[in-house]
Amino acid sequence: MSSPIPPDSKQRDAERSQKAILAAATLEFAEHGLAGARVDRIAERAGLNKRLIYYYFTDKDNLFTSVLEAVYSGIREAEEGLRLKDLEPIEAIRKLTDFTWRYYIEHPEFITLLNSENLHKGRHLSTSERVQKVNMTLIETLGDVLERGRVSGVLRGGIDPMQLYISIASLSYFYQSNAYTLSNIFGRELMSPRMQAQRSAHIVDVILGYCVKD
Amino acid sequence: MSSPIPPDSKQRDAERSQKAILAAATLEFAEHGLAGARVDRIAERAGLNKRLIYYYFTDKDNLFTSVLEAVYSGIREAEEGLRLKDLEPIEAIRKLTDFTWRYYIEHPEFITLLNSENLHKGRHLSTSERVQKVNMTLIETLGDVLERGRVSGVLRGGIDPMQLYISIASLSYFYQSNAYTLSNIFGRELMSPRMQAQRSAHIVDVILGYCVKD
Amino acid sequence: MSSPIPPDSKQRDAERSQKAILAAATLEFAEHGLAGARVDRIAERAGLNKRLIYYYFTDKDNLFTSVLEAVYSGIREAEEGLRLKDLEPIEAIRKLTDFTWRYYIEHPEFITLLNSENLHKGRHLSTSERVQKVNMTLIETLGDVLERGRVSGVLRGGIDPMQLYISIASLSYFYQSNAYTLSNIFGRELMSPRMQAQRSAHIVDVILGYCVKD
Amino acid sequence: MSSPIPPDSKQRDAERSQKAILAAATLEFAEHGLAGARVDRIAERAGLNKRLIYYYFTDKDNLFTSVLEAVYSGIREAEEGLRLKDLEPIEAIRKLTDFTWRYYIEHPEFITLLNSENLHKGRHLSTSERVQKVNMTLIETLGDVLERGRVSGVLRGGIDPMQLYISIASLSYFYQSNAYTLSNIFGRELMSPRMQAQRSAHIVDVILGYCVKD
DNA sequence: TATGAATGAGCTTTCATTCAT
DNA sequence: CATGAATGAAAGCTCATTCAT
Repeated sequence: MSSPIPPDSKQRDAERSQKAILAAATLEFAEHGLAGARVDRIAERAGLNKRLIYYYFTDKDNLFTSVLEAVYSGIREAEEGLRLKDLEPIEAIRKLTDFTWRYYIEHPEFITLLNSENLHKGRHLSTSERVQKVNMTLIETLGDVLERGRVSGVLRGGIDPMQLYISIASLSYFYQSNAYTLSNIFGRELMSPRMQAQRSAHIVDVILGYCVKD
Repeated sequence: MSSPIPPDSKQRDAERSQKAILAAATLEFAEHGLAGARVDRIAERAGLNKRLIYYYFTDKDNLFTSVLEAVYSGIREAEEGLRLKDLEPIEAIRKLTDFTWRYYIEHPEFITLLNSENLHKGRHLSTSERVQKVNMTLIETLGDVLERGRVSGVLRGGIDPMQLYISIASLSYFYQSNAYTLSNIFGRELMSPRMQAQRSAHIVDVILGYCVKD
Repeated sequence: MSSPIPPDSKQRDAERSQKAILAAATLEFAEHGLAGARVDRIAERAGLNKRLIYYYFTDKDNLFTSVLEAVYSGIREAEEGLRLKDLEPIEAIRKLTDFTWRYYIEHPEFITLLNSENLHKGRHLSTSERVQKVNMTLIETLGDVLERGRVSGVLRGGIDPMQLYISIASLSYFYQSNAYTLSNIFGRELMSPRMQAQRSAHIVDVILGYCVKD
Repeated sequence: MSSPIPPDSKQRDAERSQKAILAAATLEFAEHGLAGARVDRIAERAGLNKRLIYYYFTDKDNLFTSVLEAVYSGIREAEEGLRLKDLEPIEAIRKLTDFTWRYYIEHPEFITLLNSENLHKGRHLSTSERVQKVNMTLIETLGDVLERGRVSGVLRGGIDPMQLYISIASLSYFYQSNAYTLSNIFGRELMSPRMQAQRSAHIVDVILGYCVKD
């Protein structure tokens, strides 16, 4: 009955199972949204029994919250690696803009998950204090960069770092989030490599065109 | 028992019923997404029998497609009323930017409906030819404006009208679409009148900062 | 508003409409059975409004009864044209057997309609007195034939005409009614022209083999 | 609250549940046909939750297929127990004929289920390979019997065993399948014990009258 | 006579969730 | 830790039938 498994092996499995569920749920929620996601499919994708999902995550909504938290900490960690403080103001802004574009490209699930959460009026993360003030440090850093640029005369003054941050995100996010309908409307494949490069360059132009003092 | 019904308030009016269903469905899909929407609730909201929805719209997916088509033609008609051609280039761009912000504010359903459609990879409107080339006239008009501005020296050259249009949309759309999560992250109520005004002004600054030649 | 239609034209249309409904219903019931038949499809097939079906036939069950009655009178009339009395006994039996095979072939709806009625325990025609004693004249005729044959020595005695009639019907009906499952079991297409001819000949052999005195 | 359930009457027994569903479905489909059968009633008859039917059998059509397969293997097993090889040719044919009559009497569901399947053009079992070649061994055995009889001079030659088998089935099947309409037409209760005995004797007479050499 | 509009009841099927082991 | 069995509630959809003209 009892096979000779070392005691920590079970805990390993527990952790591994939770990660498998989380990974599967991330995909499922990203593909189908919260309402469209199926617990059965998550279990199948994770290669685990459905009951286990309830064992570890209580219910579907709570699992969705966990997925959101994981996704938030993912982008937070990535942003922390940017080290904008060590860069020249214009370079810092360019780097943040480029990073944002690429991060969304590499993490398409981020976009649909946030859209789902907003469809549900941010219900799942409003209680999660962990997320509050996440990017505040980034905003502070960006404020520093803007101030440095203003002082040295390369950037115009009066730029609100939060608004700028949101604008940088907007220009990448919207394009990728709405790629299907936009491609449809304009009759062009907006996610082709060529169009991606064009958009990416345009975004930097817009942001720097706004920030840089002429 | 017999209430005095005026002759024009026909109880049996196919067109009116269809419109009622469409209006109810627009709200329901906007609030809950395609998967989260409930046909029962749509019927209730329309004050009509559920069966009638299937009678006129075949099934839920087709109803969603009809809603999208109505919503697209709504913004198309509004854009047609802009008359950008008669305006000075800078004023034209400012007007389009302002219009975009306000249109999304006044039609919040537009945003969530488009998000739903994109979650479903644009499946519903890819077959709908009506939508193709919708905004193409607007893009052409915007190209005209940009060219006029370039010639008269007030706008910089080399601006792609489609990219510009997408950027104008981005800066408003993303902010409103993600207002809940952004408010959460930044700990501020981004949809307060004060913040709305601030955002709206920022967007014009960004767009004109990019377009206007110094 | 009122076009100059002769008064009897309307009655013509009434009769024509009823016939169209009956014909459409016959097909629909034959193809899908009573439960599987759709009133909508019958109306569509008849090219008439659904409401008219209820106007003329009250409801689905009653329509089914009407179809059965029409179908019964169809075979009754055909049988009346056989004139077995004028034939030599062996020829009479051969003719009835052949006729039965061919009638089912040419009226496949007859088989499935009867199957449906029997699935419903003959509920629809038990009240219909018109059908009672339909084939009784045929049985009497067949009894005559058998007696003539017995007296002249070509047929064996003691044959019950009703049992014989049922057997003649059985051998054709079952084969055609169960053609799909039988073809499946035996891995042969039982309704191919070749197999039909073979079956038809076999049936005559069986019936005459039983009746004819050696 | 806690009733004394014996250990072997497990409340959670997959196999037992499936059998209960199958048994209930057999009755329901036999009584009402495929279209007329109600999944609710099947669940009720099985004393199980409706959901479980879909859990084990995917959908109504697949459940119907499973029922047909079970019913086919039922008659196959019974036929295998006949041991016609060990009998004298005439006795073998008589036994098969008797068996067929009785099998249908004892398994009335067999008839209506096959009728339903044929109404649906054999769709459910055309894909089921298991049924193919079911009775082939029986046909071979019957061919043997006929050959033995021909050699020994008691049976006439040139009899196709498949046609004979179908005829044997026809004479019983049709009578029972159409008992309601036939009783109606002839004004006699064809399924009374007396009439049953008469029919059974008649069938043997017909089959042997055809096969036996005079 | 004829028809499009409308409906209540009920159908098959789905889904998140819990039970029993 | 892990799982297959089981379920209540509700979803999308269908159907025979009736209403209003």
